Amino acid sequence: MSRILITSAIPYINGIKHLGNLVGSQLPADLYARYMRARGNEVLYLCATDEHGTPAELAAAKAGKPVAEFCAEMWQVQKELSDGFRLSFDKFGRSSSPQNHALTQHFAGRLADAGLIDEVVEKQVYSNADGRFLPDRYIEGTCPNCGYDRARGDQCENCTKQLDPTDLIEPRSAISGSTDLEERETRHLYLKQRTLRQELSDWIDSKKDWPILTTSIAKKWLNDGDGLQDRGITRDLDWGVPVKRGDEVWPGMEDKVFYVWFDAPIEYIACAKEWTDATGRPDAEWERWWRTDKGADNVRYVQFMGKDNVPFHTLSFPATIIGSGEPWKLVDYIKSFNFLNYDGGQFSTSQGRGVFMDQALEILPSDYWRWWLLSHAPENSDSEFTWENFQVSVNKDLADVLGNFVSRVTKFCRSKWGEVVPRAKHMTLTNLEQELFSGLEGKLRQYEFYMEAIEVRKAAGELRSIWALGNEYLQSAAPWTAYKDDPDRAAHQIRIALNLIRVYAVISAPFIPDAAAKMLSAMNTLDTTWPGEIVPALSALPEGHDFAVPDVLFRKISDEEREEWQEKFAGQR
RNA sequence: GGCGGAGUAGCUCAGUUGGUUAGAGCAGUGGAAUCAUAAUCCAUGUGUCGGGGGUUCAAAUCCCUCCUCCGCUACCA
Repeated sequence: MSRILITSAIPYINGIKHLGNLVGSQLPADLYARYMRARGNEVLYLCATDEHGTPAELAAAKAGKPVAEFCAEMWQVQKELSDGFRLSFDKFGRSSSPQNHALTQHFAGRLADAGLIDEVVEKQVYSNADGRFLPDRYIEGTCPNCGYDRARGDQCENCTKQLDPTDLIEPRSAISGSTDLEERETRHLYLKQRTLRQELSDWIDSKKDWPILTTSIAKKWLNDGDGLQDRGITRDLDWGVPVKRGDEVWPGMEDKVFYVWFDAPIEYIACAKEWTDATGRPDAEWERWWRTDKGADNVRYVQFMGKDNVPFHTLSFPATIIGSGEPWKLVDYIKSFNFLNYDGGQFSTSQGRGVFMDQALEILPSDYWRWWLLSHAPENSDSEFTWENFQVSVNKDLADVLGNFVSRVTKFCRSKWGEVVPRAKHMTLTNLEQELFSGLEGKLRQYEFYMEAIEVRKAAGELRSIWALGNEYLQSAAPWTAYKDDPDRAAHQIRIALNLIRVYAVISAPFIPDAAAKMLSAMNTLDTTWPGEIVPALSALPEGHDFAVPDVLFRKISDEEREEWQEKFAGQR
């Protein structure tokens, strides 16, 4: 048994996430957490909302609410959707929590003590009408290069040229449209990542088993141009973690907050303390997951995220941890994902394109989505959601192969022997059973291998082929034929098939937890023992054990529904 | 522009320490079965492996070059 700490990239508070966000971190993290728990490991799976930054303030203003209230409401919405998708967080925290405030300030103090913080006075664009400093991206104007009139201060979307806000012709605020802009001096803290560059580089180089997607992005930032740059970790905003040096006031920084990307990953740690605080447990309980001097030295820490998050998890957050000089747990493995596209384009939160978590649950139960998303997870390249593919995948894999297997076995049994595992004289195993057992053995071990390696698509494929084994066995054993002249043989076959249902429930639960629970309930058992040895696993439900024929496990998606949804989700939400 | 990823069957995708006739699922075609959600099982692939060039006994795989799509590019998060 091992101890495994799992975090998924914390979703931004600003609005409801789409399926691409879901499959890029939380869903595969949940799959891994459920699998590792099922194998008897001790797991702590943490997630939270990422609440700070300019977009949150603007979204709150747009909603006409104080930002704290807006975030609290959105946290609740996201919590309910997470529950709806059966994401099994041990704690779903908030980056705005008091625990994170304290820990973020603590880290900043430690970094300052270690000489890793610079104070820099710089000029930034201030909007008098908006009463705030504007990030480059929130300044619009005419591109000096191509004349596009909606170029942003960081880059022109039209000609892709990189810009400074001062390059723009007739700059204006993207928030209010005001042209009453000026440059003001402002003082900010910078984390001296350059000083830590060699240490970070050595650390990344030591990670031989990380996906290329992960290490190549990290190395690019480490080595590109002048190498890793120092990074500003404070902002002139109202909503955020107030800048403090530990518990102390930071002179000159009184009205500022930490940059969202500084405090967000620290929430991974603070979230663990939120968890113990909320459940009335002592600090030692969370520290044994995060402090290598307090028990976390034997923890394996795995992070899940989309590829856009990689630099912050491979460089800035490790820089914070290493720079603190304290024995915090560093990540052991990073699983990063590409993007999921929607029907020929991108999912887009800002444009409302694609299917969002709330809409998905309105039309179908979470298992349908979990199965499709996980079995098509964008692991090696961007992948594509189409309604046709979704329909086929759900109907074929879930309804026809798995659902129908459960249905045909339980109903056949009921019609011949009633809802009870049939009794049969002792039978010697035929070639059919031997083939089933050895096939099952091989595929199960392969499934475990893929799950442990977090090869999500391959694991899904293996699981599907394990489901198919049941149908293959039934088809060749043909108990409906055997029943006519050798009822004991048929009973024996059905006993194996009924036991297969329990095995399928146990091994499928990480992918489709609700259906798995229904299957266990129908088989009237609480036995979730993982199938190690095949023969005992297929004897768990003894002769004479009662069960109940379940309702249809998965209904099919009709062509009409598919067309209706395709139409419904084509435009903006 | 720079960096990274991708381009393989009608569709969604596997497949590189270079190695027999390039694979899976789905779709299609043929057959078997009739327990089951008209669900299952078996058989079935003439694919310029994005284009071109090169190295090699041998290239989807290595090298060069070109084309297309996507992401990142440090003040969005």
